[in-house]
Amino acid sequence: MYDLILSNVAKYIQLTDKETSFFTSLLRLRKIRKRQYLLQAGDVNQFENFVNKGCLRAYTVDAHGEEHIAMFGLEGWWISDLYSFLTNTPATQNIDALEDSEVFSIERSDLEKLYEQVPKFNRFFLKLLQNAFVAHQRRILASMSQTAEEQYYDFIRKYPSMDQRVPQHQIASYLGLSPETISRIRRNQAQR
Amino acid sequence: MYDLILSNVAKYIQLTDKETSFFTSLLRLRKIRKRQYLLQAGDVNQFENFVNKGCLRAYTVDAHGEEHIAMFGLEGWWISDLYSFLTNTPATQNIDALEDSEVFSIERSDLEKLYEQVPKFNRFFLKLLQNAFVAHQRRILASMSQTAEEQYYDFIRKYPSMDQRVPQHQIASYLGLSPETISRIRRNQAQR
DNA sequence: AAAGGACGTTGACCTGGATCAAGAAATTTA
DNA sequence: TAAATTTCTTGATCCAGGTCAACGTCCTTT
Repeated sequence: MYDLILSNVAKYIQLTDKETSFFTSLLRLRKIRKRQYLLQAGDVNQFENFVNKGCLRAYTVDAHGEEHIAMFGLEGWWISDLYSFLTNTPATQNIDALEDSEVFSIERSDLEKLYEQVPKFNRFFLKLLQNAFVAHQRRILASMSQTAEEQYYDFIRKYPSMDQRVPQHQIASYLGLSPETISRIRRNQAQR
Repeated sequence: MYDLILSNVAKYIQLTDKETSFFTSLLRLRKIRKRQYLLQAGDVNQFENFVNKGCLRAYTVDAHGEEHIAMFGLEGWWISDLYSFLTNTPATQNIDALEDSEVFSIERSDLEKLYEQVPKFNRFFLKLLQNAFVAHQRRILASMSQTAEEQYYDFIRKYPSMDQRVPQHQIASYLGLSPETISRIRRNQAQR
């Protein structure tokens, strides 16, 4: 049951058996049906969530009612509205499931206990965040220097499975492109 | 001399006198003249740098020779090519000074010593990174949902001093806009 | 199996911001 | 203070990708 999350943790820190069972005791398994919200904008994000199964997305809705995907969460990834979580303020992002999914959630106060009792978890979340930070910086630079086509192919090269699993217009929304543009990119590629 | 950096650290963690002096013993002050490189793409980024004075920028050069600014570093900010620093691989970013500047640098191996001897520094750098991550996520969502004009005014509202200190085309490069566009935005505002 | 949503495609058209080019103004350097 | 360089402005033109609208197909749900 805890295989995936424990191997995720083990990438960066080693836990004793006791630490492991303390950690898992803080986890709450939640099943999220397709289209169901894990978090709604306006609510405070109380959890760090590890995707154990399925696929979710975190997105904002802009002034014109358009959705923009901040991040996807596939199994093995962590997903939350970090700002809301850290500052205990209402979330600006929504998180919902693109497939029937399972997440392990840790509550804020429990995470603080974890940091206290097993300080190496500071290092673990630091590592996670370093990766996420670098990925986001690349995403910014990519959007400034690449065409729509380059961005799309880089995306499916980087996350080949996403292409099968999520509707094309969700990928468009992640990349900041219109669904029609993705469709035309694929048409052009096909005819080569 | 260490006022600014110590108050930066004190935002998130409390240090004893001993810890403080250990920390400062790891810092190396470097003076960087305007236009001088702190890091060149291709070299490995060996330092975390705290800007004590002045202003720097981290930028990439894309396939067409265009520069794109990943981040600015004003006094009180940390700046580095984090991916290069963490993985000990050649940097993709250049960092240079937009004004005569001073930075405190910590070498990678010294930072690891610091983490070991004063573990709360894990928490400190975690906090820094959390802020940076949130800022970057917002920057991505802003670039997807806002017009050039909105992005520009949000930028100068957020960093009013930058507008005075750095050439307009550097701000354009940060926002992913052309210098001409910024110029026209300002002209339109002026005539109102 | 029918009906109603999602989802993807295509064409026609539009537009925000890029690009190009030239010059003016400001700043730096000699 | 003159020359060189960098920065900013302006106009003309272009184009990548957005928008709008219509339709086809697939997938759910009943």
